[in-house]
Amino acid sequence: MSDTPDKTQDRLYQDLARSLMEELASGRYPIGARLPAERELATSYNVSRPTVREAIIALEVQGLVEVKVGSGAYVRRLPGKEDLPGFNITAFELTEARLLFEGEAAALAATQASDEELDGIERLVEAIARENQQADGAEKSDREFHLAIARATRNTAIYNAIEHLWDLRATSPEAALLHEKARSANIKPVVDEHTAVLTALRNRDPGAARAAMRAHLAQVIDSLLFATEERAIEEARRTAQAKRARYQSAP
Amino acid sequence: MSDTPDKTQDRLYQDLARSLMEELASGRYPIGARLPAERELATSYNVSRPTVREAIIALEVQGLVEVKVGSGAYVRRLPGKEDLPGFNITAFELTEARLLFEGEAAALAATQASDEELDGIERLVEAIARENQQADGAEKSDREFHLAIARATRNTAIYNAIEHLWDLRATSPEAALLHEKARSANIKPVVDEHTAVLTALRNRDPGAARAAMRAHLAQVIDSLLFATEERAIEEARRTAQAKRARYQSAP
DNA sequence: CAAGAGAATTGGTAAGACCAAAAGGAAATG
DNA sequence: CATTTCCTTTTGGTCTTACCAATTCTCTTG
Repeated sequence: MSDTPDKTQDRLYQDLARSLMEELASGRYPIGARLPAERELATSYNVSRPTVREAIIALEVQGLVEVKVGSGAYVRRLPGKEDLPGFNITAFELTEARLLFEGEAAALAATQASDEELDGIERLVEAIARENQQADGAEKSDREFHLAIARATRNTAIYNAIEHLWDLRATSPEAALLHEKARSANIKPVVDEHTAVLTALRNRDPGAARAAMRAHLAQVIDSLLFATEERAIEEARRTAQAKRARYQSAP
Repeated sequence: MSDTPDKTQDRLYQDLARSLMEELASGRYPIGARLPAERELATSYNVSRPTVREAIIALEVQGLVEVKVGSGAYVRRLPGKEDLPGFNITAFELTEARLLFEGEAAALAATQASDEELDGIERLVEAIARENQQADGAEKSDREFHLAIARATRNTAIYNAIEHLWDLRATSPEAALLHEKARSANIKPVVDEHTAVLTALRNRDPGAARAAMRAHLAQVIDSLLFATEERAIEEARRTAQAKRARYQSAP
């Protein structure tokens, strides 16, 4: 098992899609411009037309281009670095963002959530407690708990953004690993923190909900720091002594 | 010109992709399950294999499935309603989310931004003032202003999320239209609001930065409300009298 | 029973063909 | 001369066939 256990290779269309995205990023094709015809791209890139079609569809699904039948593919927006493969975010950045955003979401949810939604959240808190006892580390209910609160804001944009942050964790192997390690080292407290959030929601107290959610995620950041130290020490043991001091001093 | 001026039709692969997503949502293929082979899907859906490939690539780009060469396509995650086409977010939801998130981002930026970044933000405020005088309604600098603040948080996840919210506006024709209308009706105030945010940032005052940004976006929401009423009246004039009262009473 | 070689399955890509929509220009028309 | 109409060209949409490569299955073999 390497760092990336099951990397799926091949996929020629991905190479072409990446090349085209770089062309877009270079400014060669500004917004509104038309890309060369599929047949032209096929010959210039030495691939078949189906491959070109696949690449363009990849861009289309990401909202980068718009294909008009009989006319061509037109640039819709320019790619940012988050569109490029290998885009990773630190677990700390992710959790800091969640601290801010989910704190506000909890505050809003305190004023918007229905009693039924609060009941559902309470069941999720219980589910989290059960999962923690099993110790096989399922964080599914944890995710659902946070997303249920986001949903209770009745604001699709907020829910969408917070769900996006959770998904980002999965795209970053490092972040996922760190979270897993943090979870195994620190289990009990999260139950109390979750119930604190729920209580604030039931009391319809936005400020308390925000504070409880922030406290919870601040605790997560702490455990991430702890796990980072652990990981650093592990690596230091495994590698040369020279690296040891450096990793231990890193927060 | 109808409500959707340039709807691109056809695209058989999209129909198939949607069908497959519905299959995933139905639970028929749980996470980790393998989809039928491309050739099987082609025959069962009465399409060609290239079309099946295109549909699967659409799912792959969205992170719904993972394709393993020589093995098959495996379910990676289940689709939510935000994955389905026709997913639109209200301009109000969008701005409410921005009010909460960008408020926090401004507060964080007040403690993190470098002097150079603040200078850059100041230049953007000036650019916004210039664009407003031209009255041809370019909101490019406005976007840059908000994104510069998000970037000043030094947190990629926060920047990414806020940029995502801005991009969502483009995907929703209704939201874009409403914003355009709101802009044309209400120009002057935004300059003062932007300078207020900048001043708070320069003073390194997180609370003031949050408050200024929230005030600014609250103002945007107000102008959206105003524009909504305008639009309602316009439509009412254009359509039958019977509809008139109904639209006018809608907030 | 285990290990290895071969066959079957599956995705990856190419090439060619034909259809339908769109765009551009030429000809007919007012 | 301007406008409209129609036809040709371009372009994307889809299908079919074919072959290659990676994987998986199966059956033989020691």
